[in-house]
Amino acid sequence: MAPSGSGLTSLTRGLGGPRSWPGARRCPRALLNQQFHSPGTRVPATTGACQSGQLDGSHRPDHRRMRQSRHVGRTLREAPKDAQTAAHSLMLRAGYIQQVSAGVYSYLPLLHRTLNKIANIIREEMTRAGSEELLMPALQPRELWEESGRWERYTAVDGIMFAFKDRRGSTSCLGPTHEEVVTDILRREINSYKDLPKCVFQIQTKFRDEIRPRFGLMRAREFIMKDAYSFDADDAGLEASYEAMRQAYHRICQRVGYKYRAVEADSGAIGGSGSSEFMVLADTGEETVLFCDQCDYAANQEKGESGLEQFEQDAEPAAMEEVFGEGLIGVVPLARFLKIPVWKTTKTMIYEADDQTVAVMVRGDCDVNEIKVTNFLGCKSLKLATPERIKELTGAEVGYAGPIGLPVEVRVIADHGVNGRVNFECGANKTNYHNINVNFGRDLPLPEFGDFKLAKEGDGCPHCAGNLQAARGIEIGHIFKLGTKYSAAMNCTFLDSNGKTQTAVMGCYGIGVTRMAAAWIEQNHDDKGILWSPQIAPYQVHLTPLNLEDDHIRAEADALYERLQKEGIEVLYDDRAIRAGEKFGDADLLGMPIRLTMSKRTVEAGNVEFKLRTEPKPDLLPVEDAIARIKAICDR
RNA sequence: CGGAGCGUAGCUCAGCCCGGUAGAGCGCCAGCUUUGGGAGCUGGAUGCCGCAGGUUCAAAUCCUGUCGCUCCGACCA
Repeated sequence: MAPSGSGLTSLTRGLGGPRSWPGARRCPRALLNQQFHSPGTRVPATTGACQSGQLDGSHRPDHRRMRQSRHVGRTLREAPKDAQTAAHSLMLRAGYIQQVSAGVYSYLPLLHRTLNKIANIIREEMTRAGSEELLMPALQPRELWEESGRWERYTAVDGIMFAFKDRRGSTSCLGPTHEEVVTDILRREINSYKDLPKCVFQIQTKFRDEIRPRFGLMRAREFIMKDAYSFDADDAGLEASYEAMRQAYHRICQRVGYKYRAVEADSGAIGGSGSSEFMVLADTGEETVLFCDQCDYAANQEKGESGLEQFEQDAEPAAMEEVFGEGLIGVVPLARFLKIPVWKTTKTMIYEADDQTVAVMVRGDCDVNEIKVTNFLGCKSLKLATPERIKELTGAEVGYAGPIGLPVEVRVIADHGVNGRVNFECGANKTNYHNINVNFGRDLPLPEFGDFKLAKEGDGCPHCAGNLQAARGIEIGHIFKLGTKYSAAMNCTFLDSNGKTQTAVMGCYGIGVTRMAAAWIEQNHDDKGILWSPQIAPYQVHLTPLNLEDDHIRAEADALYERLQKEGIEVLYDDRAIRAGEKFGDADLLGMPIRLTMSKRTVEAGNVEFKLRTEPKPDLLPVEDAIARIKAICDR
């Protein structure tokens, strides 16, 4: 359940302000999301020490403070050139991360605090939802993965898993996920239906040998995630467990404060019967989210369904005709040349699916959704045929493939959208030629129909009369109904009330801790730096006194520093004797939600300057008032 | 996996074509001045020019190999 990649990557670059989502105001689900806050979900003002590389929740009062003169994580005025996105660049500039190798980062102290806070929110919500924390090994034996049948796929086929031999010659891997280990644990634990349900989670470092690590923590080879696994006696139990986790994920997203959406998703390599992704909305997101402008429907584009505009058809079939049109590749020029609407054209894409060749037809105004095709065929790999192979199969250059006259071994499947048309166009399998006035039944047999098109913005909603809108999203969480895929393969069974052996029904629930931090920054920054929310900021208050060469002011600042800690407020104290510009520049970059400034001016007036990171201007307040405001903000 | 680019000071980069004792800005150190949004002046430190071979009187520069990092990638039919 690592937030997995898709091929849909198109990034807008550069720094930008926080983005709002155009559809949010009108979307009932967005309102629901916002209203989901419940009382009693206060974030503890604590962070934990790190043990064995994991984020734990131990509470250390002395972790409420830091003098910046002693802090590790210097800021950089210029961004290292490798940074491609705002979050990556800002994390490097702010001294939150350092790259160790491709896709591998050290989490420096300030980020470590944020990761702990995110982990604690997750921990609390998992516990609230009835899940129990444990910790499984990152180092796992090959045998378990062979038992589930995933070894080959994860190593040789996809190569996503780090695997190696130890000194005795046995093969191990670094876990990208933990279905195997957890199923092994639970199959020793469960004997009876009375032992169910069970749900466990862990917060742990995971490893994926990404083809292309990118964007800092967004797509790293080593990262921290929370994964949970539920075991139930039957499908109804799974539904309940899944629903509890879904609610917990909503609470996590709301407590952190994201603008986000939960969407229907493809289950991908993990398998299973249903899944939802939690998407943080940001223009630089790698995923495309489709959502209805009238109802609650929302889906990842990978999974999304849609209706197409229907047009009036010709009354009578006309005679099929082969038309010469030189170099007409692309449906728009083709339609213009043939003087037909684009919806009458047909794209026929030739794929190699494992060892069979498949032609996929979609209406000319649509594209193929390769994930839908892969799922339909049940194949492991799906690749567009090479130009040479297309020539061999169709006898034509790329661009003129059509369903008529293909070799018999080519399996033809077609999106529903190509059906129901009278007198449509398709390629003639002859360079520079297209067939027009083609009709199913008469000119060619009916192909296998299915949903194979890529849903897109502007298409009709599959559930109501609304239209789909699109937004970019960062997948931070993905929850799955696994069913019995792993429990059956690994013999995780129990006796039901009739004494009959049954297989446990599983769900798995992942959320990326390090990615959540990156996604937050991607969604919440300006041209000066990060804008943390009080819930996950490394410190709630950044104390930035000026004129520290003045002993009186230093004493006042030290006193305020102590006072804030006594009040239970986390404070980063910039006790460095640097100039105002540098001090404020660093404060903006680091992004603590509240800045407190003392100087000659404020001390003489008995005030302190209180500034929210999100507001341009500060307020001058008596210290007591400032403390009250801080508490009000942080306790909210 | 395929293609391309880049490894020179802590950071950003110039120098490489056309071989001849290593450069700039920022940062760092010292002193003076300055002191509410990255200040000024003066002086100073800092480099296995990724690594290994080769060519040459001489290599950051040319050649070969290697390691690392980054970017791009199936004419959407």
